[in-house]
Amino acid sequence: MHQMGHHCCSKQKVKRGLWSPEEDEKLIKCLVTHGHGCWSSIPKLAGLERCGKSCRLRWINYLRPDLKRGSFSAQEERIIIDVHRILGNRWAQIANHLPGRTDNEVKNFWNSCIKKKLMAQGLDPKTHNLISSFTSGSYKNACNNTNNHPIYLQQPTSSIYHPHQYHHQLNSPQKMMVMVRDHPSMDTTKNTQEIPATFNVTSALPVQQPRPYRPLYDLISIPSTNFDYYQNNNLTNSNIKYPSVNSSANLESCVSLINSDNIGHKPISYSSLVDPSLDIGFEQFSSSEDNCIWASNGNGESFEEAAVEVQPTQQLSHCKEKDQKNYQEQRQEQEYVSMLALDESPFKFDESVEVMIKDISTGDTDKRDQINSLSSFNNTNFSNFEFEFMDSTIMSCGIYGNMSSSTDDQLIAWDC
DNA sequence: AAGGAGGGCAACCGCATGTAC
DNA sequence: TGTACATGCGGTTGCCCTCCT
Repeated sequence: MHQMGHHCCSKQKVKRGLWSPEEDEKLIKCLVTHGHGCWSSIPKLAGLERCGKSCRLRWINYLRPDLKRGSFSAQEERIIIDVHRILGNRWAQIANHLPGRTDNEVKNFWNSCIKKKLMAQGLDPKTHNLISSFTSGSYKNACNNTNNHPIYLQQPTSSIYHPHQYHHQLNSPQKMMVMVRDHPSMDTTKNTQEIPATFNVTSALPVQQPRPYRPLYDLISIPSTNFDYYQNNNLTNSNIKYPSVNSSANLESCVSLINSDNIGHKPISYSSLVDPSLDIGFEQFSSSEDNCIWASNGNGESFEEAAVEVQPTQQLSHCKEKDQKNYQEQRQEQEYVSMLALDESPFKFDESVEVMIKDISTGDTDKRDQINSLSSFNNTNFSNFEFEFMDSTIMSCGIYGNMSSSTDDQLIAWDC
C-alpha cells in the first residue's frame, strides 16, 4: 500500500490505496452529519488521512446509498451500447441513463466486457462501424439471418441527419420485421416490433468523432388512415417532417390542423415538459388512441431543446439563469449541426440504401428504396447511411423510458 | 501445490472546467 | 481580469482473484 504524498494535496499526509472498513465508516458518518459541500474539508472533518478527491471518489463510486451494485442486466448493456454509439466515451453521461450506476462502473464494464463483445461481432467499439474484414454478404443473407449477428451489407463510413418516411399499408396485425441495410448494430433479436403503418426511418448519427451533439430532428408518425389526408394537404413532407431548426411553428400548426381536420379521430392533446435541473425534457404529441399520432425528436438530448423551442418564454422563465444560458448555447450548436446537415454537408451519398420490410403475420417482404423528402438533398448522392428507426431510437429497451411514464404507452418498445 | 496469465474492478492521475475572490 | 482552488471527468494503473498449466 502506498503511503506517499499526493500531488494535489502535498501539504497533507495522505493515505492511498484501498479503503478499510474503518475509513468507510468514518467517511459515511461525516457525510451523513455534514453533507459534502466541500470535499477538501471532508478528510479533516472525518478524521481521515485521505485527500478530498479520494473521499469524493470513494463516496461516489462505492459508499453512496443509491448505488445499484451487482452485474449489469442485458437491458443495461443495451442502453450502454446505444448511448455509447451516440456519445462515445462520455461515461458520466452514459451513466446518467442508468440509475444506480456510476461512470466508473460503466467504463469498467465497457472495457472488460462490451468492447470484446462488439469486436467479436466484427464491430469497431469506437465507432460501432463494421470492421472492414467483416464487410461482406448479400441482401439475401441478411434476410436469412437467423443468428444474433447484426445485419449489414455495407460498411457505413459516414452518415448525417436525414429523415425518410415510408408509407406502408398493412392489414392488421401491424407487426413487422424491419431490416435496414448499413445499420451496424441491427440485431435480429430486436427486429420485431409493433410499428405504425406509416413510420419514419431516420439517419441521424454522424460517424465522425467527436460528436458534441446529435443533430436535431423531429418526427411525427401518422396512422395510415389519415396519411392521404396529410399528404394531400402537403403536411407530410413540408410541414410535419422537418429538421427542428424551424420546428416550433410547425409543431403548433400541426396540432391545430390535426385537431380541425374533421376526419373522425379524437382531438390530440399537446403537452410539453422540461426539467432543466435534471437536464431532461421531452415533448410529446399524444392522442387517446394508441399509436394514432405521436411525435418526438427521436433522441433524448434534444427533447428539452424541442420543448424550449415551442414555448421559449414560458419554459425559460422557469429555468435558472445558468440553465437558460446552457440551453441557448446547446441550441446554437445543435442548430449549427442541423444547418451543416442541410446546407453544407461534407458527406457523399449514393443511392444504395434500401429498407426491407417484412410482415411477420404473412411472411410478405417488401423492399423499399429510400424516398428523398428534403429538397435540399435532391441533388445529393446518398450512401453510407447509418439507419435507425425512430422507435428503436426512442425506446430501444428503455433508453429514455425514465423520462416520463406517460410517454411509454405512446411509444413502441422492441420485443426484447 | 506453485506460479503465471488474464480479467475485473477500485482507485489514482492529469487535465479541463467551474467558482470565488 | 487574473489567479488560486475545487470539482468533475476520462484514461490509466495496479491489486486481487480465478483459472489454467
